[in-house]
Amino acid sequence: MKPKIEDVAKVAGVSPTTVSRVLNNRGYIGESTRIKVHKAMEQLNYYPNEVARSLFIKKTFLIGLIFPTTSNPFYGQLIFHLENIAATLGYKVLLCNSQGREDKEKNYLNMLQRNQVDGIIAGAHNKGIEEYEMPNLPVVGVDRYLSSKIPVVSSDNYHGGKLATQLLVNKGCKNIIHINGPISLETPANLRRKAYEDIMRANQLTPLTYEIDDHFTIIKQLFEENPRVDGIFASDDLIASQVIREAKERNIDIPTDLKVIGYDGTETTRLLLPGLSTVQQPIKEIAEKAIELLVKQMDDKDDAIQLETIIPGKLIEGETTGG
Amino acid sequence: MKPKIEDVAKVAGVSPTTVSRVLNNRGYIGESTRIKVHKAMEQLNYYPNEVARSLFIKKTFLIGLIFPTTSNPFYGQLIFHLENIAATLGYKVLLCNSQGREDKEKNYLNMLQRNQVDGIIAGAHNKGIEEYEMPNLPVVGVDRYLSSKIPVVSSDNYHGGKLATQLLVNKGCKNIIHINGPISLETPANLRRKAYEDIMRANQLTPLTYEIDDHFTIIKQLFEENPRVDGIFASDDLIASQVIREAKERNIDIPTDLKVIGYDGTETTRLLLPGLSTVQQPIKEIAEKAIELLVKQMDDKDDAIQLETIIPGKLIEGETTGG
DNA sequence: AAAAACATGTCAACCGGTTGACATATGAAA
DNA sequence: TTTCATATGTCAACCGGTTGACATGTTTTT
Repeated sequence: MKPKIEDVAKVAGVSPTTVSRVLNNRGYIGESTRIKVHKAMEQLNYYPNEVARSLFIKKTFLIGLIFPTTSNPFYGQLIFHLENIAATLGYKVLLCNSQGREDKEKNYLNMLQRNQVDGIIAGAHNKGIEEYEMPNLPVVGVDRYLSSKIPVVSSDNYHGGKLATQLLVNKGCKNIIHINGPISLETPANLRRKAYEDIMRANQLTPLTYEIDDHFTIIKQLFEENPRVDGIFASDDLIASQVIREAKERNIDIPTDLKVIGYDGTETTRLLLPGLSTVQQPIKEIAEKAIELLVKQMDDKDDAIQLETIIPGKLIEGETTGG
Repeated sequence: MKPKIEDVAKVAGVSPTTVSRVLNNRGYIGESTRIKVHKAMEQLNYYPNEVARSLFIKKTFLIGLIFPTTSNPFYGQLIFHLENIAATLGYKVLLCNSQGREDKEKNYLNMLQRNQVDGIIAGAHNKGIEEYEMPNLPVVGVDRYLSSKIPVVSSDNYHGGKLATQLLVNKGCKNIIHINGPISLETPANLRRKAYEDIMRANQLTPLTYEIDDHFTIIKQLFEENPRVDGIFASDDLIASQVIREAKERNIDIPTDLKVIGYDGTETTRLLLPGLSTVQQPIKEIAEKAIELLVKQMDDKDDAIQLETIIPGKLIEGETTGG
């Protein structure tokens, strides 16, 4: 059996209370006893049972993360940072891959509450999950509006969309098409589209948006339907990459005949497609802010918190827009 | 305050024991009471406290995952599958990004034990962490030898290395160079190199291996030192991508003058670099096997378990080796 | 010499659920 | 009619650590 405080006490020749005092640095403890206790813990290979501790102090130092999938480089990188920052603050992270499925998301939400997490950071959201409105449980959304009361952190999507579209316009593109993720989501990322449309109109150009499907077949369709397209602003780098692929197959030269810009600029895409123009999201900063907002909610419950935090991204010009 | 069993009991007009019985489906419960109890739980928004439950049943249904970083597409995808499969079995996942740092890894190991995880799956390992030898705590390694007693799951790295090297040989390459990850790690992935060397020698060719550094500067050096290189087998796709980039900069045509093959074949690399030849790892199968082995250890403690599981990968021929 | 600070111990309640023992009551089967 | 399966209640111990109250020393300070 795993040793408990009582066993440590016996070996150290002190009382359980004293061991607990050493563990928590409370009250008076003599240096020699402290050493005795630590020796006993080492000898027994004792690890304090955090489950018992959590039960009593009513705090688990657990944060639930709900995102579509770590497989996606953007979420993978975001989650990496979230976990990292959480760890420096003494928090642990329960990972949930919702895969964009509402049923999974609800189950995870339920599970996290049963496991008494201290807070939740979510970037997965299927419209109309009112379950996020949980009294007494701090929640922060990342790039997703979860409810009117839940703070959201996101990059400056409007500005990013503007940067991307404007770049294509500046490069002389006339038939610029935007490819969106599923627009059913209530996400600030929709502002990228809004910006695209605004910039287009401001330049007397006609906006045209395609919504991506699971298997990127929409891209073929786009080329069929718009043979004169000369600029594509994809709402993420993976889509941009598929555009490039399709263009290659059609012998459309990038950037001469077609200019492409993506969105996200994750480490992975930077490594794998260094030539891709993109709008890089401030992933680390988003993570920092999200944790900060969550911890703030946990600490001073009813303090007013910023409902929307927007962090600027960065335009990266690559070969796909003509260098 | 959060409602507890007692509160539910009061609202439902039954005893706490009855509520617990409903919750756990134990003993005799009448249909009408079951309904009453469920209604009360719903009304109160009651979530059973898993922390209290875990304490008593001495099982948390938590699995610790220690990997370098979710930011890397391989680990991101692996972790996605691990979490997914774990979830279907009722297990939750505590995520740890060790970043290849020994100190972090040790801290995580410590943390996971304090949090009473039921098992650990680790793919991060700095040589000489004997801490993995934990009595009574099931551990499974993924692509890393953790200790002589801990089961490892990996793809068939020797076979993969052979496939990759043989392909380059078959395509007529004479000066084939291998680029490795840090070889200090005790990983089955080293077998890729072994296979490379064996195949080279079997074809009367001289093997030459470079070890990658953090910033890929070694790749420039490789080209400087070996102007006649005509084939490169990179031990992962990210490295392969850097090779391609460097080749482009030097106006070396791929695949005419240089053929390149990577390793991993993650979803992300398949999307971003569809043309890259690679050896695709059976990531999902690795995850499945790892969980299976872990759960087996948890269930029948002292049952003998397979110490090494090797799952075959798949060669994907792309344009970078000449189609 | 008295007061204050230091050091440790004993004891019990508590966190929220689980479980076994035991009691009681009802309706159905033998 | 007796027995048994069903249905629910009461009670208390337990999981492992925390904490406050209180007691009893020993040192330091004043």
